[in-house]
Amino acid sequence: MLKEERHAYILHQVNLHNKVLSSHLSEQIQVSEDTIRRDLAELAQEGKIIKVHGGALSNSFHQGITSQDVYAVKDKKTIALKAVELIHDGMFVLTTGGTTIAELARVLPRDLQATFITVSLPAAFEYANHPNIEVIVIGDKLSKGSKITVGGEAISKIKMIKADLCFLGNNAIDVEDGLTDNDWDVVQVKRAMISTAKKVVVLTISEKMNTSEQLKICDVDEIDILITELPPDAKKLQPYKKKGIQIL
Amino acid sequence: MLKEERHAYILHQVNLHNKVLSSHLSEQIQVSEDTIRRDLAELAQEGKIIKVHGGALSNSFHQGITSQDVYAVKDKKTIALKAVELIHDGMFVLTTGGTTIAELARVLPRDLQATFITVSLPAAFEYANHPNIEVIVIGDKLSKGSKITVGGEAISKIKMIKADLCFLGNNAIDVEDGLTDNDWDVVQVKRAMISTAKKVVVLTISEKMNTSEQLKICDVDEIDILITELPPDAKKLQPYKKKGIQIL
DNA sequence: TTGTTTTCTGCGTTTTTTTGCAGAAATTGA
DNA sequence: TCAATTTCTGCAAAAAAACGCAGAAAACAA
Repeated sequence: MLKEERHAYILHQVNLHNKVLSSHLSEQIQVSEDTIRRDLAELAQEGKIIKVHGGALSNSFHQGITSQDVYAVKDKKTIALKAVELIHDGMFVLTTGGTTIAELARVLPRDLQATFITVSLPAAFEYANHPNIEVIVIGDKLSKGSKITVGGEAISKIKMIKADLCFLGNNAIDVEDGLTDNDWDVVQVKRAMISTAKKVVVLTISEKMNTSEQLKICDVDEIDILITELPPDAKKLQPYKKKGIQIL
Repeated sequence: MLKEERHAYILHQVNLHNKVLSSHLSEQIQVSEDTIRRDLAELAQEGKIIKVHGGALSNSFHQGITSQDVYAVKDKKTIALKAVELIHDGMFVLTTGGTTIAELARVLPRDLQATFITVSLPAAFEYANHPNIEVIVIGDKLSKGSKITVGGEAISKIKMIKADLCFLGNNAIDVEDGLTDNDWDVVQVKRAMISTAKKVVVLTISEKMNTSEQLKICDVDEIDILITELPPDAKKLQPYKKKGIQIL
């Protein structure tokens, strides 16, 4: 097989599978690994692939890591914009922390007048940038990892609040396993929030759907509204709709 | 699985769940924990994640509030180092916010075990970096400008605490006018702190001495200890010494 | 076609990278 | 404090890459 042919073949394989192994290619094309390495080196030189120890990766791979973040931000903004619709003047809103919630804080209309209650310090910071909303911080012992206040005092304070809405930025959700998380303190707080809010809204990027963590927060049927970046009729969301959850 | 693939996978997991465990990843990717640790170390080196004992955290969350270009850092560090001497194991310490206090948080000995109580969110963040101290956040309505919680709830909570020490990072101090400030909410909080603490310690750079603001917090004779970057026998400090204040 | 030159390919050897392991050191949580 | 985990360190084996070289193949010119 000619060099150019090999190059074409390799490029095709890389774009198809996002990854090739030198050893594998050597076997497929029946040339020495040395030759394959030289081919990969050339293609990498031309910027058509990314050479790594053991083989090569598609370009989209490495770019994807950085732009992935951007994608996620875009998705989170989409989610935040949907969530904002639920908030009206005068409401009391309970929220957790997390990046999705941070995005929500940023897209709040400037003329919105509402009260946001949170145990998350980062979230409080975000809300503090808004001119008109009132921010209530629930105090107690500070959990260092998650930067939220935790403890009996915090829990009982949360339960004293009759919130109109409760926004949960979540870690993992699954139709069977329900809402789950990996931090004990966070779980306690979320449980308290769910128990006291009139409406429980879960914000999640679709990627986190159908995944589970170790600690259970609640079953899916305790959720009132589910917001993802997907359109409400997306296939992935139907199992949740069947459970009676409103999808936005 | 290639190293770069693992890195991409790990990064993805971290950004997705804000937290990963070495043991968990090792199981998922089917490589030894050693390899995972090396991967995490590399990613941390590149600044893509934050490595912690047992796994790694997303850095998107933790970056932020700290170390802006602070005015007179050197002086503030000098002050902080003097202040640290006053804190001993088991103490309950009330603190306000401000950059001097932030500096104090950074120079706390790693083995110090004490409880820090604050209404300042930025201060709470700083204290949260310390492994052994307990941080109690006093909750209430968040004052947006100063990022401290204010209100009757906060005041009464402060008064319920019998603190050993109270550190006041201050705006203005004058022998005649006493301790003054320009933020109504801050004044309320500081008054409460002074009234409940066994010892009141004022931290100030000498530049702020002999200046006054509109709102009075207390007279100088309510202050127990004054700490500045100057040596205790500095001329500027003598009027305060005469009032019976201990100078460090 | 033939001879010369250039490029390509495979092989053996050396070097580098990667990975797992064992034991010591450290961190953590009770 | 102690016990359990987790991490670090040096090390060794395996895999992959780099390097030089020689023969094969291709390109080119006469």
